[in-house]
Amino acid sequence: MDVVSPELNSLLPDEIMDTEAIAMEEELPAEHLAAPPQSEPEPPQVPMETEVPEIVSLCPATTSMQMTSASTDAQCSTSSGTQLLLAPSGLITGTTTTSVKTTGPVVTQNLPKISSVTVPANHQLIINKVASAPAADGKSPGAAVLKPEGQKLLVAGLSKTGQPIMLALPHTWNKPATTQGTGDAKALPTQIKMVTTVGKPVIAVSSASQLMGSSTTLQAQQLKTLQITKKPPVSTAGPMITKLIITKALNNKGLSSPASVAPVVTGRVVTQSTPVTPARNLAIGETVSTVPQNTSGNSKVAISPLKSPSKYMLTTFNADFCVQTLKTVGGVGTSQFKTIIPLTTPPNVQQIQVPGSRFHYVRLVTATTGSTTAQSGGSTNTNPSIQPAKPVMMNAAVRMSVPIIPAQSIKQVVPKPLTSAAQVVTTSQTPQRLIMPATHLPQIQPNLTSLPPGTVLAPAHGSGNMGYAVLPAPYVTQIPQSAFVTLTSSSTFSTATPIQTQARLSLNGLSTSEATSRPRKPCNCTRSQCLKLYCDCFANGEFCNNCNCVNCFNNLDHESERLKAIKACLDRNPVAFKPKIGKGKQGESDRRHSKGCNCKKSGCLKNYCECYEAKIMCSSICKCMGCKNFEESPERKTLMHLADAAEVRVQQQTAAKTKLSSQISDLLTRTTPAVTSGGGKLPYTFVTKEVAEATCDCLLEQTEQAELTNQPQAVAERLILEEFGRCLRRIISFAGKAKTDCPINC
DNA sequence: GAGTTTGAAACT
DNA sequence: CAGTTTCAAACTC
Repeated sequence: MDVVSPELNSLLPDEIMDTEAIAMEEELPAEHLAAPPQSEPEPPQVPMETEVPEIVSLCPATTSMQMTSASTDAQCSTSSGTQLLLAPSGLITGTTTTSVKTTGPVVTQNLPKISSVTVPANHQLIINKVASAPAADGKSPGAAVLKPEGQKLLVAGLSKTGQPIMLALPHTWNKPATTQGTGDAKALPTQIKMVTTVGKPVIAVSSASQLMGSSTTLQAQQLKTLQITKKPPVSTAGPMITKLIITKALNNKGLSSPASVAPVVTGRVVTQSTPVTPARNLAIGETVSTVPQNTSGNSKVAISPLKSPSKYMLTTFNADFCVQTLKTVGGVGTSQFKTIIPLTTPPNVQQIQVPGSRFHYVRLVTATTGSTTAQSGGSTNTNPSIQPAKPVMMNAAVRMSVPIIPAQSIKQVVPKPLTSAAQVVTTSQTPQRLIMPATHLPQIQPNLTSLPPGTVLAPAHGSGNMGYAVLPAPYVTQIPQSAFVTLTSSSTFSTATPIQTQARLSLNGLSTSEATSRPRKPCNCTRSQCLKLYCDCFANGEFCNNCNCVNCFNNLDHESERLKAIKACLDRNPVAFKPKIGKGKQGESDRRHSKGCNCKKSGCLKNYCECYEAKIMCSSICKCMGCKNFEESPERKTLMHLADAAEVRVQQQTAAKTKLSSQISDLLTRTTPAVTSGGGKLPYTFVTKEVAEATCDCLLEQTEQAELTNQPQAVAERLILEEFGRCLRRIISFAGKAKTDCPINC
């Protein structure tokens, strides 16, 4: 039942990068990432990669027959029985949709195709759209329905537990701004939602004036629903709602309690109060749980509403750029989040950080010209102090996917539990990546997908539209506040202090101080100015912080140099900033070095070897000599055993220290009153060196006597212990006597 | 902590 | 692309 409806097909992003599948990423031409949707050709089909097969069906909005008819256009990979269905809401919810009929016939011919949908084991979901010439020209029926309006459907990916996260954009998302700004009746309230599953936060995006966060919980079957509600122009006869529901039946993997059944709750469909309102709001709904929780293993998406504890809203204004966020998870389940922010619209720029799922796409594709004001009308927003979110300018012309997050950066971004009232759009354990306007960053644009983790394309101060700064996520806070509008849940946040807000909350829930203070191995670069890949900080897309480097340029003060260095690195190696440890092919180890090592002397059993350092075995792509880093290597096994033993010892020592410290602390606590009240020395204070030596002498003497009398070992041990007991009693007795004789100052 | 070794990155 | 140099981390003493 692989069906792709024209509507849904046009909703789909042209490409969704799989950051862990390096090979596949490399196959995606960079220019497609930046090309405007309207003019660019359809992206080439990306080879399917199925590691955790799932079935994805994109179904037309009306009938099941349509789904069937379109099935040939969709190519879905499946192997694990997991299904992702894009189906009309009417099929699921019973809602009758008419938009398809009114906009044009739903046909399967000349429609954009979903070339492949891949949901590999790393929980990344890939949906590729095949180019369709007829659809591209916008003349075909199918294209006419969707393409002109630029409706987008973003498949953000899967959360750690496998829940797909979807973000859909309204048909009119990338409409010319003129219609928006002028209050064109065609402005359609559209609700876009990102939906996760059981207990997971759901991101809902809506263009309606009132936005509602939605949270979806799924049962053991884990239905995943993406619901897109579209309303036709009010001018037309009657409201017309088209709902697209993407349901996904997932295995229960990752669910500790399959029995727990939660109803699927989609975000409230909000109708636009004013048909002609120019405002276009993108709201990311309140999540069920805004705090990614590592302990539970459940990734969660927490998008906090800007100035509203219950809502997360983006208001699209003069669409001029596209914000797309993608979150992926590295080997350790981390990802990064990048944001591209236009320079010319500081007040209209918002940075989105999405925590939770394995990877996220938050793609705001719209091109509207009319300035609008955000309207947050959520029912939960009862705080009068809450102000509307700042507008976000989006441009459908930007079609980029930025792979996210190398595992290395995980260390800096760790989710921090947040209260439901303080929902923050953050990445879970991931740095940030950003997306910039496709046409405004020619130097870097082709390599967007290779930007270092945590890179943020931010407006360069004092420059025009062309200015962008590539910043590591942790340093977003360095950007002047005017450049950002941070999406936070705190109603107390004012738009005037976005940076502070981000400083407190953006780093996966960690405050800046927490994030920056997080232990990270400092570099010691002396000659590279930390602008070459020799520098681990630079290679990881991070600014140097608390490093020991000399003449460091890897900071915001030298952003221009840093940008040049990044570009130089990318010129040399387009994937220079991608994680070196990626997923291997099927049948191979889950993790392997993307390039392989080249060791000659270390036998690949020292940390010189990148494979060994990453705790993975060398693979066939390695060019090492005398490699001993393979499965059956006795040397490797020995090393592993030694390492394990050492680790055990360390753990034991740590535990012993902890226990001892606890005991000492407890003892002091219990004995302190005696000291303070009695003023005398505690018994153990009498165990001086002399006393200890005397005790040892006594024990040795006892040992010698036992040996002389040929006592069995057990008896000897008992005698020694008894002697030790006598010694202790004498010490205690003496201590007590001393306290009695000299209760004060003894 | 200083010096050496190592292999990736950078350069030619 | 191969060889060489540079670089910083890993390692040794």
